[in-house]
Amino acid sequence: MVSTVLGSGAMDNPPIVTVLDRAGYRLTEPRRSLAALIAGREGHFTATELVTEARARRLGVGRATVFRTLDMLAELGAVERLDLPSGEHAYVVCEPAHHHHVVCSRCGRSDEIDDTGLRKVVREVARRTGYRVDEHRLELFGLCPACLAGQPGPTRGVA
Amino acid sequence: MVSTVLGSGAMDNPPIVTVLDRAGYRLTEPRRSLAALIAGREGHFTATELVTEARARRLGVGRATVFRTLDMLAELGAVERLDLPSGEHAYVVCEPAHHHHVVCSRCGRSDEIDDTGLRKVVREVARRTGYRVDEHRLELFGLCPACLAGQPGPTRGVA
DNA sequence: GGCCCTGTTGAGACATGGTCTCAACTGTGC
DNA sequence: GCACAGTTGAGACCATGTCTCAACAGGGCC
Repeated sequence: MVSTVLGSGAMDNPPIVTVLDRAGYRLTEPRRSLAALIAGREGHFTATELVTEARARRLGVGRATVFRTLDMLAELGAVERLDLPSGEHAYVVCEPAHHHHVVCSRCGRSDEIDDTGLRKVVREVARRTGYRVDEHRLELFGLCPACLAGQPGPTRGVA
Repeated sequence: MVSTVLGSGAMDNPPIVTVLDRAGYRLTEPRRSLAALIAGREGHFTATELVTEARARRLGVGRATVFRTLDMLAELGAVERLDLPSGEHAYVVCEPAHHHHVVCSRCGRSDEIDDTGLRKVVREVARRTGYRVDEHRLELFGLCPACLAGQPGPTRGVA
């Protein structure tokens, strides 16, 4: 697991199956398989990647089910949907609390960041524009410490 | 024109045709038509909306040309591409300088905001995570002052 | 065990948004 | 007029995501 929440220390996410269970969803075989697949992922992944991997591992999980499960998990806050600069949609496993991500353009690693400083920016924007700001999204892209140090890693099409 | 840049005062954008001209692109008839269409827009708009409007006005401008022109203008910084919470992509006319937008979920109006406060947040994230942050995107959604005051306006599918 | 009901499933059709290709056209310089 | 590069629209194509539908699964009840 790569993702960590800055400011809240190293806190393991509850397993995805637990999140589903608690929310009252049935723990069916396809959902278990997908949960395992997602939990084994590092950094961000796309729905299509998940479909491909499920097919490669002969999990017998359909495309619709992958999208449905991801929607469900996004709603429960167990994963978050990102819009990459390339226009692709990606998902990352994350804490349910409100936060944002910084994504490595090279290896796809993503780290969570809390929005302490950002809250002030949002308040200031609301004050200056007169808007009532209901929702905000911040996404940061760059190079993670490992890639900066020149460690080899797979290139992900982020930028 | 709805968009304004906070912190830089009311500064009219150079006309889109001027932006194209300066960048060395030819000012063809389809581009002029599209520029006029875009300039007449308030708030954000999608590529598909533009295609539909061009067709309705019998401008004889094809889908590919609309996408190509929008790409071109986005590259030149004359429009900016937004990812709405619904997953749609939209564009807004804007200043070439780096900035962000706050978008009204009700009427589609968008205002520009500079990123003075945000720069500090980004620096802080870089310091805490060890990432080198190359790119960041901030999008705010809510209700504009007019909609807050209860003025009637078209509902846009933003949230 | 048998039945019913609801939730869930995969397959595939479909919608949407965007890109690519290609032949035709256009404008510009000579 | 000619050559050439830039630009065009039409339409094929692709990627991503949604919707529909019949089949299935599993829990509760008899």
